[in-house]
Amino acid sequence: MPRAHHVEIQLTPKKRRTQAARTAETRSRIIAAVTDLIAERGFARTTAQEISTRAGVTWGAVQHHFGGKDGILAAVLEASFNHFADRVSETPVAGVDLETRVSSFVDKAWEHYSSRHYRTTFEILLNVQGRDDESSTADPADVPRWQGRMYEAWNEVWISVFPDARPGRRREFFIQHYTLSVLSGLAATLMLQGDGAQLPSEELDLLKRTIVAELAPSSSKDNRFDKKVD
Amino acid sequence: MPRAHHVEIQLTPKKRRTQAARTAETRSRIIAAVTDLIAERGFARTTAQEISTRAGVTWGAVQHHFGGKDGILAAVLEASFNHFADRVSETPVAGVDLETRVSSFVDKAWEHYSSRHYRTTFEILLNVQGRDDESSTADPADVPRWQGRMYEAWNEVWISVFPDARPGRRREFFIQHYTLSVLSGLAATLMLQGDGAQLPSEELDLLKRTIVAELAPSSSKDNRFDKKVD
DNA sequence: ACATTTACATATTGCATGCAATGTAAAATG
DNA sequence: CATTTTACATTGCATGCAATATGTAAATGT
Repeated sequence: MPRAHHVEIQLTPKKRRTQAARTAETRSRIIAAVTDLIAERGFARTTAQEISTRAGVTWGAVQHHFGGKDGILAAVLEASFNHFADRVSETPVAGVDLETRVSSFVDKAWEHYSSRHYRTTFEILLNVQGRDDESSTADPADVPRWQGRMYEAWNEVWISVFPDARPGRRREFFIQHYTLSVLSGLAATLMLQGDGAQLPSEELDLLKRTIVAELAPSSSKDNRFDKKVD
Repeated sequence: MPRAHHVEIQLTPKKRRTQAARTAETRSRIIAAVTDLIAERGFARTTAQEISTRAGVTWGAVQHHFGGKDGILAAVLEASFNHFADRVSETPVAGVDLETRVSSFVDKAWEHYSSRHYRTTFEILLNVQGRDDESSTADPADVPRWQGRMYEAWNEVWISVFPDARPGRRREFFIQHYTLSVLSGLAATLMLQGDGAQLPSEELDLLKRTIVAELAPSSSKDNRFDKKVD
């Protein structure tokens, strides 16, 4: 069963739609096409030709909506950022003990990091970064700015999910950075493993135990994420 | 002060050298040039032109030695693999307690993961991977094979460094995979942060504590990597 | 010293690519 | 319904790129 996103080709004329509806649908299809293509075939093979084919539109439509490749990349980064923010903000907080919140948060974050949204973001930032010493034209993805934004989003969600676990700003940043690094690392191995990769549930459980131990040292001894030695 | 690797331009004719010496030097320069270029400017901007300029040879020389781009990439992966194996095999083992060995091993591994060797390897594998559905010409980097090799190397070194910590094959693989993921993740954030990124010593310390706790659960309570809460 | 082999340099070719310019279709407005 | 605006399609151009073909320089063998 093919995994590639298929564009439904309608053989009958579409019923009349508003321009806003047309615009929204076309932009959405183009963004989805780019996200899928980069995740599946890599940044370099995501050509204008491939984008047009996958999105089911011509390059003129892409140009009209986004101006060009850089404009699409910026839009894709924005969409991916929203995907991340949407995922992690789904973490239930009220009346939930620390361990459960940590577990839920890590699971939600992993939904993003294991998705093609993350991979696409990572490839875009990696490829755009190498341009630093080139022309001064507007950067579609100011890498430091995106990372700052990502850290801010992490911090905001973290504080809302763990308002009762505040070991201090510096230490919180460290724990967040560690968490982000583990998730990125698992995502990196997933990228290279491709199809057939298993959910790294043991690794995620170890991460959860680690986070709980760092946030609440006294409660970590009796941790429900503990793994029985086989 | 520029960080780019500079090729020394000799204005006087070199003294006579053997062909083997000439071959070794040229190949070495080309491999170093590609490693540096990919790490600094990204895979896509590492063109034949850039490689020739950086290595101080012409494309004809590159072709003669490597056949083409794919040949260079395969050679660069090999060199990077050796860099990794060299680093981690420097871990002192005899008469060293577990915690010290863990610390040394992680530090040595980080020397590789924080290096341009790792970044170059990662970019090559990421870019080559997207070709899977293209022509059937010989793959310069069979990604699954490289990963299998990497896991084998990890396991060999791991067993030699931790012969007294054998919780079982499955669990060892899990701990190795977690370790590799954390290092990859720290490397991924380093890639995007670029210059000015600090050594993530706290994250590496937490990783060390985690490994010790997983390898020797009973000794982890009095762990010298413990961080005082600020 | 000369012939052969290997290392390297140079010029050219064919292809892929993003984007600009221009034209057409669909929706909105008067 | 006519005009205007916006969405989209088509064509062509300029550039960058890897690789090929061929020639020259350096090292080796006889």
